[in-house]
Amino acid sequence: MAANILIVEDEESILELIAINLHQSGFNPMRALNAEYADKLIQEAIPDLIILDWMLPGMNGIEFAKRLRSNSSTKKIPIIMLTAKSDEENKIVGLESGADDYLTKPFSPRELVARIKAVLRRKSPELIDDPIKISNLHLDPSTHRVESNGATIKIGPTEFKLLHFFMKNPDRVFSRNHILDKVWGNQSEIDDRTVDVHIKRLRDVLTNNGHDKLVQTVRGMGYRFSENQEN
Amino acid sequence: MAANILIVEDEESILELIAINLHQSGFNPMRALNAEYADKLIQEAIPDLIILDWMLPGMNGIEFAKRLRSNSSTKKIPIIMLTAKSDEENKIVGLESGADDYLTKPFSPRELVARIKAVLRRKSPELIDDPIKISNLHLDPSTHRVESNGATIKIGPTEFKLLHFFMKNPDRVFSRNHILDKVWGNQSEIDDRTVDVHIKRLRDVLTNNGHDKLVQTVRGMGYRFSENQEN
DNA sequence: AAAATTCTGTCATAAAAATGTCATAAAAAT
DNA sequence: ATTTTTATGACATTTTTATGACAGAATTTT
Repeated sequence: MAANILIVEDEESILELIAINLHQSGFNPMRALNAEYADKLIQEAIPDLIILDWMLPGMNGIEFAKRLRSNSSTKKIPIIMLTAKSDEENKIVGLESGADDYLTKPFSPRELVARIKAVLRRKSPELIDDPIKISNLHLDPSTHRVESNGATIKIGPTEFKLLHFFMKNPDRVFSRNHILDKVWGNQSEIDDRTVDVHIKRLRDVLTNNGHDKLVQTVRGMGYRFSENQEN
Repeated sequence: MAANILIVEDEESILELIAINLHQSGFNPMRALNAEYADKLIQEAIPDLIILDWMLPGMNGIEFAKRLRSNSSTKKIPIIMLTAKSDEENKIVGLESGADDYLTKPFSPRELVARIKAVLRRKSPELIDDPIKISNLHLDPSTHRVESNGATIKIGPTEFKLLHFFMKNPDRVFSRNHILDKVWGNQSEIDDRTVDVHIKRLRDVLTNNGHDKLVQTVRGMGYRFSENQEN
């Protein structure tokens, strides 16, 4: 399940930049422009991780982090601090105040996503996409690689996503529209039948590597990924 | 089929957070920021479950729940209450006012999804595609597979739907028109007698897998699926 | 920046599977 | 024995899926 991540950042354009990047990386961003609003949100729903700007209007990030740590229902939420100051001292203060990681502005969104994954892996491994192995096929989301036995399989971007989706949900049947939604992203105006073509491409790739019949057609329904007998 | 779930929550970020999490869990979220709009949505289409914030602007959640309970067309919709107040008293009032479950803020979206599934399983099992097992026959809607003992049975789309319908309603007699309605969908202009043919096809499939006499003819009435003796 | 390569989505056509109807046989009821 | 209802096999048609080709987009290499 996708992790819900609260971003607390007073600079709206940065907030949005982060949110969009997180969304593209498969997270659910929640936005707060200040500590008060963040508080309000947290009182209603508990995020899986918080990205916290060091400098906030009103209450600064450190203070906010301390408050979170002192409340039993928020104590365990991992925090990643963002700061403009790069000196070591602040870093130490930040980490002491309870942050799990610390990122200096300007940072690359890629780096942030990597840090988030690292923290989540440590704190809530169930929220992270671990490597999956089914029937000699080994898919590793973090390296974006698929192996059959030891050999790396060459596979296109869409086919990778498709395979990843299937391997995360083996044996279940999905309609073309469901697949479009999950693999292409919802508001895609792509034709149903395009799925067929990519299924074909994925099948070709797998067949060339000795994996027949993993992707199965369920007539009138959609497709299924399964190492079990067809039908 | 994906359950339609109406979320009534005045805090927009939270509403959206819940909606996204429900969507990712395969539900169909309907959004309402207040009781009035919720009313409007309910009049257009009855949801399968309602998530209701205790505190709403204008009319509070309890009141709204009571209203739903007093109207015959909405009486049976399961309700899950969200509340900021954690004391027992409110919980009791909430449950007495007709809520089926109760979640205290701050809640984790994952917990909410789990509760929804639990309530649906209790109140509208037909919305949850659980596997059905009757007399060695095992039908799993999510994988779209039918097994007899461990062996997968090859079965066509219409026969699958027919079998699914029968297994969901064992031991009851259905007229051909009733079956047409439920399996083919209502506005079908298909001949009554076509049902006979598909019954035959289903019987063939089952017989080939050692299941005699599960589909029984009730002369002048229609058909019945039962593991008990005929007549 | 240009060229080369890879990737995408769509379409047309082929191939496969499923469907509904009908005629006739079989069974049950009267 | 006759009538009514159901079972069954055949089959033409329709529906659904597979596949190859292609042009434009996107990405990588040069």
